[in-house]
Parts: sequence; C-alpha cells; structure tokens
Amino acid sequence: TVRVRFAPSPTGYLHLGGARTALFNWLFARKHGGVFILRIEDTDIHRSSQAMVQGILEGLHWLGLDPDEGPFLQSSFVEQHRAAARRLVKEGKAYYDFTPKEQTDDKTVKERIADRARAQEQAGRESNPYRDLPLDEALRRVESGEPAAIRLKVGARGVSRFDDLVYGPQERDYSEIEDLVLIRTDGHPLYNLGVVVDDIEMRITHVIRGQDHLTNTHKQVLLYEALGEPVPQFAHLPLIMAPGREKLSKRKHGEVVSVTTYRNRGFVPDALVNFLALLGWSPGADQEIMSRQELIEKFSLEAVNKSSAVFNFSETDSREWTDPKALWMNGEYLKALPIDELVPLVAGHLKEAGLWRDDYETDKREWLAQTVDLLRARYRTTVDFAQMGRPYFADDFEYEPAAVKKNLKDEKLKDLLRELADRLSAVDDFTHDNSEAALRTYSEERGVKAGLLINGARTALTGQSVGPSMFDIMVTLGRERTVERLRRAVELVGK
RNA sequence: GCCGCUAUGGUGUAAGUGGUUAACACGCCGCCCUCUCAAGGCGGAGAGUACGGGUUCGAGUCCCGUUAGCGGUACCA
Repeated sequence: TVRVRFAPSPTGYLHLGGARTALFNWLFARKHGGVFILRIEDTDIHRSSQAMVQGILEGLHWLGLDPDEGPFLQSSFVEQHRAAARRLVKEGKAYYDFTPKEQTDDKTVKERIADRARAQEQAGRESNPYRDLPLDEALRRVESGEPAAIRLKVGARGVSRFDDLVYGPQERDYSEIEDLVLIRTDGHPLYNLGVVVDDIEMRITHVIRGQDHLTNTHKQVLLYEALGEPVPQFAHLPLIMAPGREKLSKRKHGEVVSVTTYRNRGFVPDALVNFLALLGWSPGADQEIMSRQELIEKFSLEAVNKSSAVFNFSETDSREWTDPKALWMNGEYLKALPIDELVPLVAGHLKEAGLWRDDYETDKREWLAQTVDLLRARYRTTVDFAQMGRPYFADDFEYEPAAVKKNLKDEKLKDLLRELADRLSAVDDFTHDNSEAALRTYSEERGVKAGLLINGARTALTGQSVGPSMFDIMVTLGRERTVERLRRAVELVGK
C-alpha cells in the first residue's frame, strides 16, 4: 500500500511551496488509498521550536491536509540514525574520519564550495586517508575519545541510477559524489542519513518532494543500497518561483509566501488548494475549477510538469497582493459556495472588524445570509465583506472622495435627496419594486433622469460608486437607514 | 569552477506515437448592460513555441550546440 510523507523543516510557518508539496503527497495518497504521513525534520535544533511545528500543523489543518500519521519529530530518531551509521562502519560501508573539522571563514557557502572545488581540481582529488584505516584501529581511536565523523564509502567507479516519476531516468557518476558525512564529529546525524533511515522505518513507498533534492537523491540511493533496503520511488516537483523567476522566500517577499496570510486575508481553503494544484500540474483538459474529489480523481505524478512555475504577484499594487488568478479563483469559490458555508467564513471577519451583532445568529440570521448573498458576486475574498462591505454592516463608514465627486456633484441633489428621503419614508411595504416605483415616480415629477438619483443614492447610502443594484441596497439597509443616510448625505453634495 | 534540471503570449497551462492559420484560463483593452461597478454578457490585442544549426516531404514535438534561469556541489536541510 502507498505510504507517502511530507517532511518540512520547521522554519516557522507553512509556505506555499511546502503547501503544494504537502498537497501533491496528499492527493497521491488519497488517489491510491494510501497513507499520508507528516514528519518534521527538526534535526537542526537551532532553527526549530515547538511554535514552528505548531505553525505547520495549523497551516495543513486549515488547508484540509491533516496527516493520517504523525506528526513525527525527526529529532526523536537520532539514536536509530547513529545505530545505522555504526552498522555501516562495522560492515565496512562507512568509515570514521579523523580529519579535524574545517574552520568556517566569513565567505558565503557558495564561495567556499567553489573554492574547494577549484583547489581539488588543481591538486587532483585524493582519497581520504582514513577511508581504509583498519576497523579495529579506528574503533580504538574512537573509544579513546578521539573525535571523528562518519562518512559513507562511495564506490571508486560506477554510476548511480534511479527513475524519477516526474523527471525520468537520472544518472550520476560516482566520481561526482563525495564520501558524504553521515554523522558529524559532534555525533549529530546529518540530513541525508536521517531521511533515509526514517523513510525506511516508516516504510515510505513514494518520496514526493521539491526538485531541489533531485541531484542529492543519488546519495540517498547509495545509502539505501548500503543499508540493504529497497529504494522507494522518487517524484520531484518543479519549484515555485517569484516574479522574475527568482527564488520565492519569506525574507525577500514577505507574507505572500505564508499560508497563514491566505487564511487571514479571506481565502477559502478549497480555492487555495485548487490554485496550488494547478501550479506545476494540469489535468490535461480545459477544466480548472475542480473540487477536492475531482482533483483526487484526476491527479497523477506523470502529469506533473518539469519546469518551474512563476507565482505571479505584485509588491506594489495592493489589489494584486497575490497571484491574480488565485484571487479570481477565490472569487469563483465565493460565488459557488452554498450560502450556509459562506456565512460562517464571513462571520469570522465581521467579528474581527467589530461588525458582528449577536442577533445575526437569531432574528437577523436570514438578513445576514441575504446580504452576504447580495454582495458575494463582486467580492474576491471573505475579508472584502468586512472592508468594502462595511457600509452594509455598520453606520460609520467612509465616503470615498472619488465616489462623492462623481455621483454627488450636482447641486440639485441637495433638494432631490432630501425629498427622495421624504418620499421613501412614506413607502409602507419597503420592497425592491416599491422603492423603485417611488424613486422613478419622483424623478419623473421633477423631470430629472432616474440615473442621477440612483447613482447619487448609491453613494449616499454606501459611500461608494459601485455595488449591487440600487434597490437591492435599499431593501438590505431597510427603510429607516435608507432615509436617514439620504438625509445625512445632503451635506456632502457638491463636495 | 564542476554536475544536473528546465525553456510555448505578461502569468498558469494545452497541443496521444512529428502532420492543416499553436488551444484554454487569469490578467489587459474595447463594446454592451442606459442603475453604477472591481459584477455579468460579447469581442479584441498579445506567442510562431529562448537562440542557432541539423534530421525529415513536414518539428513546439527528435538530435547537436549556444544562451539564460534555477537547483546541487556543506561536518545546512
């Protein structure tokens, strides 16, 4: 049976790349009736904390990607890692390296690697002197307390091969693979050892992860072979880049990369999942809006793309704070969601903005549902209801200067709005049709275009120049508030 | 430096085993809806498939080279 895992390092929050990796693992597991495991790679102790683990858990939960097993902490398996390394030494497949640990200088990692490579090329790469030290001598030195790292013995000649489910056949000559360190001098197990031992222990069948691990996979294949264990299937996923095809990072790009942001800014989890699924994968047809169930049915690793995808957002235009297509898609979900599912999502934001009233759960429950339904066609996130939608839920709201200038410019509106308010206050059954009839009758009597009154009223009632049909707005606000706001707006005319 | 991966409009993608004027979505622009719009309807612009060779009757699709981007190369993960 299929067993997959998502193995993030706990860097504080779930980022989009991680979320996409988790999603593809989850989809694959669900599709094949398999098991989705969460393992936190927290071996780098300085960079890990419980709070960070919590952040990842919350992100996954919000997305609806709860693990079937776990979370497991890699740090709790270090003894197994050490035991595996010692076993390899005993079997002659790894060795103790007594070379003193190199001093780190102030150069960047990249520079140091390049320097070392160039130096090696000039001097010719010589074999590690400790590689063939007799085992009993090595053990004696270790027992006497001499510090040593453990390295894997990589064959002198040969080629490592594996078949990636996304990138196809991969090969790498042994000469390009150094004897990798398994255990540091201080006894700390390193990443490549840890993943392999844990994946064996958890009986992982398919390793689905970012393409940044592609070339290092050869090292892991070597480890599986040394440990005498079957090699799992590998599937590497194309990376998600920032605009300009640069690396997407929290440091540079801020909170757009954090899943939490999408929750706070009014995304529907399913919409983000749907969008993420399409980053690097396509069902091959024109359909883009897909339910979770459809995603599961259509998903396959073979259809995953090889080229990295650009996550397209603007750092200057706040309307496009994230990928416009993601925003569009969220809008589609807003429109399609059953109103009973949408209202609770909106309620959260209304509460946050201090716009919540207790009777929204009792007497005004139906009114709330209707209002949300009225507004959702033109909103893209659920926070829009509390922000752009404020005039519908509160009496204190801003009049947009541009709207006032556009719709309340005509001095005639001073009288018109006042009298319109009077007329409307006399309408007993304040329905869409009745309020419209009252307004149109009045505009005819006064010989002005209905549009002047309608547009003026829209701005008078909402402070905005755009919104739903004017008479729907009136009905939603009710007669009293409509009349009151029309009168209040008289003083804005001409401003 | 070395090794690897990738390359279709601004972005995400499509185009079974090479075969008519490269398709869809987002975004953009325009028109319509005379009650607005960031909503809806309709339409349009935008790539000849990174570049250069080659194979072929025919190449986005196969081969070679170049370039660019990204990744790896670590006693980081």
